[in-house]
Amino acid sequence: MRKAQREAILAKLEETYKGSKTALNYNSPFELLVAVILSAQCTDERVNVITARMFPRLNTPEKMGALTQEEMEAEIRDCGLYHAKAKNLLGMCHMLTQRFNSVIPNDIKTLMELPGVGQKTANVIASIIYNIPALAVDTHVFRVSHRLGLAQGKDPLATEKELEKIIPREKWSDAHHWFIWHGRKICKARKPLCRGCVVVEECPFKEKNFE
DNA sequence: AACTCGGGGCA
DNA sequence: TGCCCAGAGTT
Repeated sequence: MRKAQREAILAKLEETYKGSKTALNYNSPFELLVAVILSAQCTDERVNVITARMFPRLNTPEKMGALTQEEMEAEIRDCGLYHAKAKNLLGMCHMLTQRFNSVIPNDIKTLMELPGVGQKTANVIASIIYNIPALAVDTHVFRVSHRLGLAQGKDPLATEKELEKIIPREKWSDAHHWFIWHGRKICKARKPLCRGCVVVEECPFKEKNFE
């Protein structure tokens, strides 16, 4: 694929995302960390409902870490996977207070030592909070970038490296939002809405899905 | 590499 | 109703 065509696709995805309002709500690094963990297998709208109810009371590792497992589960019950998420959140709060003086670690390797924080979450946190260049490749980023012919790598890590070559470094932390938004709303796994897609002209995948 | 967790969203 | 999902931990 030619460079000009790649840039055209990326510019359109960026422009489209800027018009949307689907980001997680948070007021601190800790709140973002909690919100991203809750967002696994759950919509951002649902996470925002939970956090809006919870953060006014529980916005620090100390306060949240004082909850029992049962209380923590009650707070987040309607986001799915709540048993494991509650356990991980409490473990994370305890580790933050005991080992990190309640400061969110500022490198990816250390972030991943926190319970419930894997590669994707660590990349998101590091890039948003600390502006550390990292492009989190989740299922949406992977699917969309491959369909558009922007990447061919077999696994998320290979795809991350490919995308980092064709996207300006200062945009890495934003770029995963472009793909995620596009992947959720338009380029869906099952039935992509090619009719409403801004890059359908450039797309090699392009399904006949025009109603 | 495959399996599991789990309520919500959507057809 | 049934199928899938902004993932991580375990085996």
